Amino acid sequence: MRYQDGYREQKRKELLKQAGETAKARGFAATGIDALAQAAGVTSGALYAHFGSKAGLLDALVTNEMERSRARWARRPEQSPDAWMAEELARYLSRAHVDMPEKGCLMPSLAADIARAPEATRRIFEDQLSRAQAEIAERLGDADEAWQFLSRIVGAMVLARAVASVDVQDEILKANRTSGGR
Amino acid sequence: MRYQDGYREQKRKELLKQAGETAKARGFAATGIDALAQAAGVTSGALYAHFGSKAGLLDALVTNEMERSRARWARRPEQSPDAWMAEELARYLSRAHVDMPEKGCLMPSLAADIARAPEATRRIFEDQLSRAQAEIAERLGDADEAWQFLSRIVGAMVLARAVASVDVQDEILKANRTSGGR
DNA sequence: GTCTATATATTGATAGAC
DNA sequence: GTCTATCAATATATAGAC
Repeated sequence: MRYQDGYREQKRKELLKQAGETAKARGFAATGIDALAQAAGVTSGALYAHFGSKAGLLDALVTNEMERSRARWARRPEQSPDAWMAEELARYLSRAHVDMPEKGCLMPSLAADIARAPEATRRIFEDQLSRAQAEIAERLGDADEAWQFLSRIVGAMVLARAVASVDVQDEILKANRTSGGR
Repeated sequence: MRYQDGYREQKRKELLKQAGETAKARGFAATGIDALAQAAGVTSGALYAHFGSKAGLLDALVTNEMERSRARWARRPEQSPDAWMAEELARYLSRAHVDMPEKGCLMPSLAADIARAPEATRRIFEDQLSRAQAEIAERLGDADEAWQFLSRIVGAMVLARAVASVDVQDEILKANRTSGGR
């Protein structure tokens, strides 16, 4: 029993990682359960055994991916607010993040999917996002600034990925890495 | 001939308006051609006659919707940069815009779909977005600030729509309407 | 230019074997 | 827990009538 639970949990994490990569790259609504399962090396039956439905998979994906993002932002607690922000802007608004959505943050890839998902899913996302904002606000000493930081980085990544040329992508990234704002 | 062209153009605009509303509300990849056509009061055959393919419809949608957004931003050329920005932040980051994606800006709704579309589509979007940025930059007197403005409003709307509660939605909107940024 | 009918593929989900 | 097989529904797209 305990052994089985251990396996189940480990396998679940593994499926979430692989399905998450595929969903972030190709979109959640736009990708079928079969494709999500195939990317994780299983068939659809396995995904249904773990998550019950496609909606259930999205819920689990949101929790898993957002916890991962929050863990990244939580590092280096000794830094000054300005140094932390400069470093996080550089890390998040990077060329690699534009080019590899499958390895990146859930929000620029799937926030629009979440916005169209049932309320239960949006509550899960809200809980995770609020925690992230609270953690960042504590660091920066300002709640509004934390929301502005999150909005800016997500918006910049969304726009950069939607344009065709590397030049304009870099323009968007660079403009948002520098400080400013009226 | 001239009469027929006139009808065609008018009907095309009409189809774009209705299909655009449905696509913004329900997602482009997530919505079938039949649903897009039905929302416009026609059948799929009519959409194919006008746009050739689903991809062709998205291309036309991007042009049409972005030109509409640019026209909104272009109003009130006599205002001071600060007054213009304050007014545009209030207009864009409004409760109504969160609640009615079908009436709102294409970007928070469909940028993720565009990011996954063929390069031709992304080039069309890039052209429109670059024009918008240039127009805003001329007004604000700063190119980077124009990118930051666009990133911030798109990101804030994307996040606000993805959370469940009106309270957190309002938090995000309010924080991004006030000035600030490091 | 728009309709209906249709072709082929894929969707989310379930049942039963192992 | 995962597979294969299968369901009804829906996907994009095309053909031919009007």
